[in-house]
Amino acid sequence: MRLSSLADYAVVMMAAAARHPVDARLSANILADETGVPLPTAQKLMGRLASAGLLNSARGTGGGFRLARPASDVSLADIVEAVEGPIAMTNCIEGAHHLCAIEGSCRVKPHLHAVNFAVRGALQGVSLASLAGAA
Amino acid sequence: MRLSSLADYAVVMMAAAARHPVDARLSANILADETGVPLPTAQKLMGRLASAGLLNSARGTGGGFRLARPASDVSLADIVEAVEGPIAMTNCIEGAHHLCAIEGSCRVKPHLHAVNFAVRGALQGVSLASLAGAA
DNA sequence: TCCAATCGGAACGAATCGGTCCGATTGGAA
DNA sequence: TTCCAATCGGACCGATTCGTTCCGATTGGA
Repeated sequence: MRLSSLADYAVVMMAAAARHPVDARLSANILADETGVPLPTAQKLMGRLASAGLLNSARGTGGGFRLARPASDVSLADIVEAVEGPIAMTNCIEGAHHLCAIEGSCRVKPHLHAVNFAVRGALQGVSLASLAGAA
Repeated sequence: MRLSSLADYAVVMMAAAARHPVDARLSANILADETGVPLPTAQKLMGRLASAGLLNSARGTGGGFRLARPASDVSLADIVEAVEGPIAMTNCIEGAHHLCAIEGSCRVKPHLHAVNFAVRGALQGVSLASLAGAA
């Protein structure tokens, strides 16, 4: 029931990125420097965030990253999902069934949907803009 | 951002236990049978739940477990914390500081408290009684 | 045409998770 | 009173995932 370190780092980096002018090209190097995240790890994260559609990337000299959407349109849930995969409390919440032996007779499962929804909602209610704002 | 399998199992087992008469002695064997959780794993979980104060345990022949509190007084958060430890989204939320290099200048941390509170609240709002209830 | 800068994916080590086994303790039966 | 069976409790082990590091592919400028 805790965020992975990678997801944590990703949130911090996105918040740092949101504090830059929207049209600035940000290299993994710069953001790693600003946030204190180790460079190689930062690179990996930026890549993952880009392939999830949260960042636009440009290769080559003078390349870098840029927020794909306004900070107010990006939620904490988006960032977490980009790094950790879908937010699903248990295996049986996801599409993939047949992973739990008691799937059929489980009397707890129906309630878990509600719980999952609540947790996800809590993360979706926080926008990147607010995270980037004042301390 | 997902429950560990152990925590998942623990919830199912506690729900099964809550469906028994409150004064019944429940062995790990019985609950393992009812829930489909592998016996050795069930034993480990029962022990952990007992040492967390959610179950009373009695050794010896005819021993077993019993809910330490009424099912309505046990929340999902209690069970998860008993198995996984404190619910804290990130390391910096817990008492233990000095684990994050950017602790001092982190502008995201203040917001995380609110998020953590929301998530925890979502889990605390679900009682064991409701989980044990109708499907 | 070459070079430097940057992204992207592949490989490695470590820590935690999940599962299994065996010893310690207790109550009941002979 | 003695023995035995049942049950909890903690120690050990393998496996999966997490986190990190490194190297190759691609692009723009000199």
